Amino acid sequence: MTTALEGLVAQRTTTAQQIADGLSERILAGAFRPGERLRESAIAAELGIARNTVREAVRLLEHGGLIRFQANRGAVVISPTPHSVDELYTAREHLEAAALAAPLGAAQLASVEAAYDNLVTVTASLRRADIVAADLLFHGAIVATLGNARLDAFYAGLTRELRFYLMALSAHERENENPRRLLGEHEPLMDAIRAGDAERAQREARHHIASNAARVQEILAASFEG
Amino acid sequence: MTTALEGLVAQRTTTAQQIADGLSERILAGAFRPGERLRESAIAAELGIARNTVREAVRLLEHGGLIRFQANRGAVVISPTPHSVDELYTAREHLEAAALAAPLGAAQLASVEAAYDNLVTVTASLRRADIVAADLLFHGAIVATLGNARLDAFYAGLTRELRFYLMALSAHERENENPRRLLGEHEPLMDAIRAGDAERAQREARHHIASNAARVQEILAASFEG
DNA sequence: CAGTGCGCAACTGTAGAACAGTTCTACTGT
DNA sequence: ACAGTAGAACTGTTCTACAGTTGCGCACTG
Repeated sequence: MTTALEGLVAQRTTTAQQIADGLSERILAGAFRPGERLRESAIAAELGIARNTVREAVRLLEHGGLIRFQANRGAVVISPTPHSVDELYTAREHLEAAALAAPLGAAQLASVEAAYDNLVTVTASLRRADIVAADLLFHGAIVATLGNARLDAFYAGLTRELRFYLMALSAHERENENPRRLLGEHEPLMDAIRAGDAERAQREARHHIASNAARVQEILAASFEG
Repeated sequence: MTTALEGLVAQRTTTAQQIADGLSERILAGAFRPGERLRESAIAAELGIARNTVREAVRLLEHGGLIRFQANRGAVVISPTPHSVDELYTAREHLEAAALAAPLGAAQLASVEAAYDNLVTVTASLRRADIVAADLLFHGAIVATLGNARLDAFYAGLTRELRFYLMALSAHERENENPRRLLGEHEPLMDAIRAGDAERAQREARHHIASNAARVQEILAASFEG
């Protein structure tokens, strides 16, 4: 049992995969707007690679959920609709409630607590992108207590999509998001989790998520006017 | 509101997608064994299409979960491991328990009941593939009561994968599966659901799924000897 | 004979060019 | 305002080519 080779791995990643990852980052960073098309030839030319490879990369991306394909129109960046936002949030609600169905064990509590601490810290930074990420990470930590990689991956997909929507919509947000308010929303939930009160934790989680959903729906509706 | 055009849609599907669907079917039908490689050139030649297109089709397939990619080895049909089977079943457990967290409404109950009836009918057919499908469909109906398309899609992915494993392992199964036993396992669950006893339904579901998982693990373990 | 190195065949990963069919856009005539 | 249309811009798909990897058998070696 040699641990001497620990962590040693060959490069082992195809160009298409690298392009896919890169594009994913750009999209999340806002380089592409919702509904925008990803033109293969343009990307291929700009990156100096074959169109075939770009095509493959984009297929990989599709799997990540940030884009979808339309026949003869190629890859299109997803855009939020009332319905899709609703589904995202209710799916989250169910998963998190499932994770909170029973009081957390010590190790689980510790990891959730760590994510919460991180959220508290980051909130002070006032950088919206970071705060959103930390927020979603905290919720991800709750789901992770289920200890199931497939559920984690699924949930991660939901939050990635949601994160994109939130960033895209942030331009339309009127009032300046109050960090104190964000924490105020998470505190009761964290309290209930700490207290080992499963029922209350579930209620808090559901309420927190639902009220967030409502707020996002409002912003979304508003973004079609201004 | 003209209903005269109801159901009329143009072909609107790319060849890659068709190939992907076709391959998916073949895999589920057992035309490819777990661990088998999907060789692009062979498929392309056999179907009279370009290798690029096959490649794209296979990328689409990957998304469906029945195959995964290994660098420089291309597409490989997934194969069950104790760990992957465990994750599949516990993920199912969490989702179904979530769906049964509250008593079902009338409409929801009706659809679950319909799926149960179908299962009862199909069981009489003694055709293993059909029974497995109906079984998983019944459980899918339970999850569907959550009314969330994303959760449904995720759950469908789990069951598709599971269905493939079950069919692949069925060759190794010694005892002849007793249909009566299968129904005997679902009955208490259906009873609890009908009774509107959420807690009991959750317990039954968890127990049913867990005991199934254990049985599959045994078969899996046994399949490495014989 | 276990083990190493070599070579060959079979594939995958990527490139590049080409073309038919579709969508988009701007222009046309009415 | 509006149907029609021509052309540009792309996508979907095919074909050809080639470098890099993997799998495998075979000879070679200590």
